[in-house]
Amino acid sequence: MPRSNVPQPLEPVRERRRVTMRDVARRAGVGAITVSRALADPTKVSPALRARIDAAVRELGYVPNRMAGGLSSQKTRVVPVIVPAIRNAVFSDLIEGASSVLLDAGYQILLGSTDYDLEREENLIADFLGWTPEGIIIVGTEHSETACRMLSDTEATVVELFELGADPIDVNIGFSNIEAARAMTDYLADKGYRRVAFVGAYLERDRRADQRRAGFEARLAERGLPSGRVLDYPGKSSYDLGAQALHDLRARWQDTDAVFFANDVLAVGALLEAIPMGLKVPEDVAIAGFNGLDIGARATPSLTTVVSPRFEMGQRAAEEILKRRGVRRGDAYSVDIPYRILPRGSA
Amino acid sequence: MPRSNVPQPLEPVRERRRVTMRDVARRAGVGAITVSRALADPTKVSPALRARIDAAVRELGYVPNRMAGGLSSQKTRVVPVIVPAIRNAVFSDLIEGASSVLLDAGYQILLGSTDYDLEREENLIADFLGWTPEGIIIVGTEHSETACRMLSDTEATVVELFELGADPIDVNIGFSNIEAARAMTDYLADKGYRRVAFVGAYLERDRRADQRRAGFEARLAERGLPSGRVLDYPGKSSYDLGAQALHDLRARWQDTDAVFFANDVLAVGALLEAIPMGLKVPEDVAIAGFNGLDIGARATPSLTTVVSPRFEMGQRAAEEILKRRGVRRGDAYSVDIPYRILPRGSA
DNA sequence: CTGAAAGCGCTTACAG
DNA sequence: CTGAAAGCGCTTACAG
Repeated sequence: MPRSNVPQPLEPVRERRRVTMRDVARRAGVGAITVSRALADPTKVSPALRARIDAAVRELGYVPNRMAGGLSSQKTRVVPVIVPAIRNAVFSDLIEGASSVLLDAGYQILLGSTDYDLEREENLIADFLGWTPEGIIIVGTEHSETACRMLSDTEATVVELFELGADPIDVNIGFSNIEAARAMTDYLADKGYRRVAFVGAYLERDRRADQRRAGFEARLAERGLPSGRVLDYPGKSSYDLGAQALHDLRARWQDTDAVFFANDVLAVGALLEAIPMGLKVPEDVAIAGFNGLDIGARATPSLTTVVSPRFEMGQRAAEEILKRRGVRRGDAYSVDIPYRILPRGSA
Repeated sequence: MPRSNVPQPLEPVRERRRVTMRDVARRAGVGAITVSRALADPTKVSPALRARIDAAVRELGYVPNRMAGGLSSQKTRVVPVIVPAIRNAVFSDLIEGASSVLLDAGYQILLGSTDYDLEREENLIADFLGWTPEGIIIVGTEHSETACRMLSDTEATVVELFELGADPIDVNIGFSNIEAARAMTDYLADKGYRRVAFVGAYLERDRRADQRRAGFEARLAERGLPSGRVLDYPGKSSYDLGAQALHDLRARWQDTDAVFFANDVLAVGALLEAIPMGLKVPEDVAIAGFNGLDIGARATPSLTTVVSPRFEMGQRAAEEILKRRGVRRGDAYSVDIPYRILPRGSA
């Protein structure tokens, strides 16, 4: 756009160029390098200079360009977080956990959701790798072959979350969903329930949910209890689906005395549906969930569940990434964060 | 680290340098520039060349460095999304809406949460501006003075969400919380409720909730109904807090016949608490909420509420940003996305 | 349709 | 404690 040739006003011109470190340097009467140093570590510069530079920064409204900084220093302070679904309290907790640690450390979170699709996951990983992140936080330990290769090859600290894999790529933080489901199955069996069903959704894609199913079935078998009452729905979990499942269960296996749901969303949906159905919980049918979402505490009766350490996993993941700053990747390792059975009224 | 001087194996060396566009170019036997072009727009290069380049990219596992690309082209394809709280279904919906559009367009989301604190918000904005984003999505139209200046000065498309401000910075997408609350107040009054209370949390920080309160009080006054029954709690909304509020309300204004909660989390907490309290809803006390979260549909009775267009706002925000690619900011404008009263059993 | 040069805005050794 | 030069890995005009 050609500038008009009337005299320029003294007021800042609108069509201005981004203010850069050189501008700050010029204004403070020093070299650009000194500004860089002063900003990176104020103690490396004399107090007087620091004051001049700070003033210049403020007056010009200087914001360091992180693309330039990242490119130049190879320290990008970016951490992608890849979850199956953003709208899912389980993963928001995880993100918030990571975010609380990372933002305070001056790191930024790149967010992506896979919709439980390993191909989408692979694409996200490829995209995110372009930011040369210092760490990557990702839910699950199963990935496409290409994804595994990319995650193995990157310099970034890779943290896999929410399950414990046999062969972690780098850092693996989670708990055994199989064990947790076993423990809940034991809890139910110990309480005297004998005809226990399991309800999940999207089990072919939601691996952690499927591990819970597996733990459930294995434990029933070990205890010599009848299994085989397993329902799996296509599509993602929802309260509505949980309600639906309770109807289906009653139609299919009338005498079911307890239901273990793969997650609290399904369980709460069923628990709330018991009211209009005229079913007494736990007398007519006991209900247990998984995750420990807040809402479970407010139902009547309140929901018996397994509390998964979501916030903690997110936090811990972020901490491991920060801890490894600048250090080369060593042997892979796992961190087991305990889950907890939370007995309440519903089972 | 000094390289050992035994002959290098033919296998890829571990201590390798990041593979760059030059490597791809060399392998494909072309100039780096041609690779750049082929990647940016495959049609600008002969099919044969394209194939050679694609092969080289694949063989080397080349991932373009987006820091370099962004710095060089000044097109960063980064969009920060700033919300009050990540764990809050309301904002996850918004993020998912934006994400669904942006990821498909090759854009990346930088996520930040303010915890309803304008100073934290200001810091986040400053941080994010360092990425020279093409757009910024932010909840609310109230910001600190410095934040306003930064948002006005940036080249990025700034989209303020979830309320309609008097003086938008750039693009403002939302609805009038005041009008929506008025509409719900009318709904309740038309239903015959006369002693209506309002319950909110964090009203001094959650401006949209406070606008709902204002709309409620204004409408009551206009209709000549008694107002003054307003409860405000410190801290963020939770199901527990909603339950607590129902107890407090009964203690304070026993004869309250309807309660309008600032959001569904509070409302559902109260609705579920009515059961153990032995209160019949809506006969003893009617309950209404705001937002239209899924869980409201599962309570018995189901929750009467105002559906806020969360996903749509997020989507639309992203679309406006994409639409403005490379175009200079023009006059500010607002987009009104309709809310909707959803009458159900609770009021 | 393809290429060499300059530059985006920083940081990193290397000097003084 | 401070500075000049080189370079991070791309893209953008400008040529041919």
